[in-house]
Amino acid sequence: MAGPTTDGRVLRGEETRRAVLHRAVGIASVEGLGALSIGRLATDLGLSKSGVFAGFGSKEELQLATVRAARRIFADAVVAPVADAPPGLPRVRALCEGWLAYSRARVFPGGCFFYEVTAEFDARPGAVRDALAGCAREWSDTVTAALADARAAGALRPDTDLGDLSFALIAVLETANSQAVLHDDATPYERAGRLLLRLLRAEATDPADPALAW
Amino acid sequence: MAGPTTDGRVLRGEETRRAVLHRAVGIASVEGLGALSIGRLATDLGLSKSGVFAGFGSKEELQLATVRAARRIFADAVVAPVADAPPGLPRVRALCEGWLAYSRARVFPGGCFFYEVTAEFDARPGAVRDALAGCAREWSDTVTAALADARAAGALRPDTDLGDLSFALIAVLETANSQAVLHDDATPYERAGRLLLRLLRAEATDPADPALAW
DNA sequence: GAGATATTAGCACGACCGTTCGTGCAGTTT
DNA sequence: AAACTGCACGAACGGTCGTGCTAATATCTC
Repeated sequence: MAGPTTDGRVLRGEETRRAVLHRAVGIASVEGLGALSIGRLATDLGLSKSGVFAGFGSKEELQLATVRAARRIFADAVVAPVADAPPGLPRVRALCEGWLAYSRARVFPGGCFFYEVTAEFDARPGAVRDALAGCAREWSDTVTAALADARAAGALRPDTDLGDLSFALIAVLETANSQAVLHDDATPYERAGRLLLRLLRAEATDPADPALAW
Repeated sequence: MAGPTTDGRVLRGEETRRAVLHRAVGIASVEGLGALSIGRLATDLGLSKSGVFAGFGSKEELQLATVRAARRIFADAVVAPVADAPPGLPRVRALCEGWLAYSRARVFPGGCFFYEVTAEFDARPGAVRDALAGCAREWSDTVTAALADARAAGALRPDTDLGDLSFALIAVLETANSQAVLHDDATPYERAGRLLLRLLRAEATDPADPALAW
């Protein structure tokens, strides 16, 4: 009748996996993937240690699943909504503003999940670092592609270095997150808003472009 | 005869403390302060666990001492050398270039110690976070003071927002470190060099200032 | 020399870690 | 009803964690 996954058992399993991962991304965004412990997750969720373990098979697989779960949350919170914005500068702006809103709103309780966890694993070769590097590349490509649209539409100067510009935008975003969380202070977000605007205006063919009226 | 610390016993103690901390900053810059373990340090250095423990009294004190040790290394590597550079734009430039060189040279094996460890503790209230927030503030103030000199000397526009500009410079530096370490690739440093120059030129009264001939 | 003092070692503790195992139960299939 | 599948359980494994004790050892003071 229905699809091959009408099995109530696997549905139940997926449900607990979801619950575990939801908790896991929260913990990891505050304390890092290293602070994830199977026993702690089990206690927090009222499960047995072995039950949690069985759902992932190994600690590293749990960490990788946590990264994948965070990637989905990030994509839903930041990337997906900009589909509404028209390509070009408006979409670039929507991406940046969406990112700042994502950080401000503490979609992850410890601020940006990827800032926290990438710093933790960037110097530790392994599957986790590879997954995080992939996410970073993906996000960078998203921003660069939006900038490329804007340049192709004539909104940015033809000689604009898209890599440099997307690097600069991302630098401002991440640093705003970092400082805001560290000092528990929202002014970095205001600085970031101003600086994003300046960076784009400096490369815009028309600095008075309404898309840059922040 | 000599000062009150001619005592060979405390000298020996300080020596082991130094050795422990040297190892500790290396580990922490790669794996974080959470990965510091007294037993591991003892094994690595051929000491007894209790000997290492006695030298610090608690795990948190070890972490704090590690942060202080890293702060000194950073100050020696980045802040102290710029005393040679004349105040104003040349000193700003020396700070930024010194920072990039510090990251490139892997003064800490995992890249910038503070990037790694701040991300780890920024959302965890406590003495460690407070110490790191102090270091961040200190570095930010150093950059801002150098910019203030430059503005006072007329090299930067009088309406330059020093806070925004130092934020932007630091954002570029840290993101260069982060991406270079994560992707094991040096091109972020080149991007950073170009962007620092542009940021300063945009605020300079004389964009052709020889101090900005990178 | 004796005695005070500071650093280190040895050992044991309770707690938690990731992991493995055998078992029970709920749902599916025949 | 019987056979099979998949999830979760409790108990236990060897290890490592941070942290206390109690010696032993090196150095200084007298």
